[in-house]
Amino acid sequence: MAAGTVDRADDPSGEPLADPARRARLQALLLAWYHRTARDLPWRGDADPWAVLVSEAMLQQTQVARVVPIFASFMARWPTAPALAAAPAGEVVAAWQGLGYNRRALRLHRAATVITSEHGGTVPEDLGVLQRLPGVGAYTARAVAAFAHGLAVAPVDTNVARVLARLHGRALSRAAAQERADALVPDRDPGAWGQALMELGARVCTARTPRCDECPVAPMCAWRGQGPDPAASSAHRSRPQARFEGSDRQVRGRLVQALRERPVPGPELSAAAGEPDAERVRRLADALVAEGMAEWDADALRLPR
DNA sequence: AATCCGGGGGA
DNA sequence: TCCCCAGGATT
Repeated sequence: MAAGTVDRADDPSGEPLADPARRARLQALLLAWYHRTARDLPWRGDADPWAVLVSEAMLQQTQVARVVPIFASFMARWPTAPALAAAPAGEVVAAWQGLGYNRRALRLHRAATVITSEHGGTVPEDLGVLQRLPGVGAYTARAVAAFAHGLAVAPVDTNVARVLARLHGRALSRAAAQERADALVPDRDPGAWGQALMELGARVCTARTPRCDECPVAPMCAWRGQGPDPAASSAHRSRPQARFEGSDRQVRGRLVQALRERPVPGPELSAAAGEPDAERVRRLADALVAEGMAEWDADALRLPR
């Protein structure tokens, strides 16, 4: 080592993991912890690309515990993209019950249609092609590429962004987080690495009450729970939402839930949605129709065929 | 950059 | 109650 070379461990530039040796140590520590303690989730391991895509669509803004049982029944019913593409969109929306964000069901159905008609029924490997699928953004495209196809890319979700900000001890923009994540991807089993980072964020390096005393990579962490949380001012953090009680989202949700059970005649929509303002219900019903979430059948609203 | 989109669980 | 959740699309 040349005289005067800075010790990257104390590099004030904010790149504490730029040193290859430190990077390798971080990878070794985290992967060892992951292989020792990982939850056995149905889409991990040798899951096929379609299963990975389905799981990632379901996991968008939705906790693992809620996805697991629905994922199982969904995959049993539609084991391939062509199988899902052949189903009526309304049945997919019905099967989405319990997950929320029902538009994801429509988008997944549309993605299955594209995969079937344009990609021979096989989930694409190319990042750009993946990201062009409905409902597939920067995160999901990389998740599928890494987890299903073994590509050396780094999916950055809310967990990974938080972990990286804390490891580096500084707030990270969206682009900066992706850059740091890319720089850390190991050549061997990049999928496991991505899973390990998310697992750490989900179980140890949590948003609210991080368990730094149990963290396998605490020795490599610039933050360690001391002082202001660098993740708090980073991109990817959850945004405050409008109040749900009384919102359009709530009424929409009730409307779609009612349609899962049966078509609802127009005059009964208000009662079915538990919303006395009939004009409001009509507006929301029309919006559902406009985006393909429902259809008018004579005088009744129903899920699309 | 802000909003919209669901709904449930944890602190 | 408030906050968070393996985000993406639209405006």
